[in-house]
Amino acid sequence: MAARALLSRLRLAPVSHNHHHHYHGRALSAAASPPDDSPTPPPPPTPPSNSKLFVAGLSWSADERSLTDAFSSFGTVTEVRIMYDKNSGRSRGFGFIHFSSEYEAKCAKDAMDGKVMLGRPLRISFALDKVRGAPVIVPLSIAHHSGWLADDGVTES
DNA sequence: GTTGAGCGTT
Repeated sequence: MAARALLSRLRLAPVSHNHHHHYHGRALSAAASPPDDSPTPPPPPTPPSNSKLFVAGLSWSADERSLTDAFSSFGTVTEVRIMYDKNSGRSRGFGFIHFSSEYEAKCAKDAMDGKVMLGRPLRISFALDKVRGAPVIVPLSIAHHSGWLADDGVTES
């Protein structure tokens, strides 16, 4: 429908519209990277944490054993971590599950997300790339594709 | 002994 109008609008939105001609001070070969011939570099279709799952809504009595046993049916769980409180030592109600493959993680998420475990509904989502001292960087296209970003300024369909 | 949205360590 309005795909044509959206396309033309996208074309009217250059990536670098600033007048800053700072090229990093380094001589970049034009052959390796075309200046303005490429429309836009294809963003890698890789969501944050492909094989890492963030599981919330866990029961207070849930442990890594029950989680692993519940998610091992969908794939190979390479790592499972539940966040416990340093003071009381009780579980915070959320944890992380590492799968051996992205397919297994997605399958487990799609299969166990919203399901009830130990009397509590599980909330499963793809874990963010949490690195020490490093902020979380999520591509905009991926954020939109995942539905995390609301339509703020960008019209849907 | 309690609580219930969320994003962790090596």
